Amino acid sequence: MKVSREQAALNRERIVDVAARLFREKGYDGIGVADLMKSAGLTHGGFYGHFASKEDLMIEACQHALNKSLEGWRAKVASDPQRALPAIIENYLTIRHRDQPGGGCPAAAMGVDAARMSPGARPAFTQATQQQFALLQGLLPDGAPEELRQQAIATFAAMVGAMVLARCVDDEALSAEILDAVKAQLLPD
Amino acid sequence: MKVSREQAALNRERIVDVAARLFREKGYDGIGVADLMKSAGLTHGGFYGHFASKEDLMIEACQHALNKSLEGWRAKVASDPQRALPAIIENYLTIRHRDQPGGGCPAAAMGVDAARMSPGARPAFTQATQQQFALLQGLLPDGAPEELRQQAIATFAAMVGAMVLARCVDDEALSAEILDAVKAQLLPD
DNA sequence: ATTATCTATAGATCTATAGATAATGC
DNA sequence: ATTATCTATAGATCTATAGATAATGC
Repeated sequence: MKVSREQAALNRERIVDVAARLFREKGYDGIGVADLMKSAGLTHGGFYGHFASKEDLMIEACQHALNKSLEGWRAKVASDPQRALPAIIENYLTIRHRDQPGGGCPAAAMGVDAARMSPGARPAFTQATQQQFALLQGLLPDGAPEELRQQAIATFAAMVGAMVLARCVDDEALSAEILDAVKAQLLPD
Repeated sequence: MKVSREQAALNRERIVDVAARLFREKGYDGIGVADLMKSAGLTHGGFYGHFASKEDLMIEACQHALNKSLEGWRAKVASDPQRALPAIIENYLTIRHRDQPGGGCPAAAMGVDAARMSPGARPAFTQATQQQFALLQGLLPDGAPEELRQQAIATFAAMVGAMVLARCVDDEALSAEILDAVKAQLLPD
């Protein structure tokens, strides 16, 4: 039953990875420790050897999801700086992203949960949000720094709000229209 | 113990009103039926004489909150059509609104919950969102109808996203900056 | 007689822990 | 010997229901 220390470390990482997905899909209260562990291929009781509490896992899951999200943006900047801004916005405002919250934007999928139920996760959101604003600001066309900062903030806010609205309406045409309208407004030809 | 039919109807309304507040504050899973009823001044068991299930209450609470939110916007339009757009945006993007989700925007406070756990509430969000877009579109300065529709959608998306982000970050200065930046971008002088 | 509300509880579920088990690592 | 994981369960909480109670409304 026991595994090597190396394997135990991998198991821990898998729990965080699975939690980052399931908390985004189902919410903090929408998935229990037992089912989380089952999804990671482990049993319920083993959880508390890795984490002190479910909320501790939530904090690590938020950090993990936010880091991966930022890495994705940075990869786009690294591969093609000129096209990075439209690439990030277009990739974000898609039906695919809307329908796969488990691998998507942490702010849109678990920001409300983190704010309400897991105050310990808020520093991670603060840091990641600052970095996202800074990254977007660097991609915006020339202008006064204060104006660019405002634009970067407004751009990300519109993206997050579009995703929240696109997910809570029931009408497929309206949902797609929301994503497309915000895309068009943020990326005028 | 029994009350008049009139009083029973008032009790039912109070349950919906309290639920609309507490679901926004604590989330669907963050408040139980027993505590909801206690907040309404009633006992646990009486709940099921008024509603078939907790999710049925969630649906009514969303409808109630969305209607009240739209009424607030319409009151601003009725009292001063010229100033209604800045009034709506400025009133939305405030610290007060951020810190009082229980009486605030339903989309920002329970949109994610409704999308995930209460599919029956989504038609209400669809209808209310359409009406919010139409109302905002009517307040925007002249332009082609398609462009105005896009602007209305992008405006509301930026408002909702700003509120979600302002609530999940831990840094008071950053949180206020998010609200102010989106306000400045949506309402250029 | 009807019914709105209350008390009490069934049945399910959830977090966290205790103690057993068995493979690792000294 | 240590420890990562497992089984089993304690204790709390949650939704929903059953049956009692007492005031309304015919």
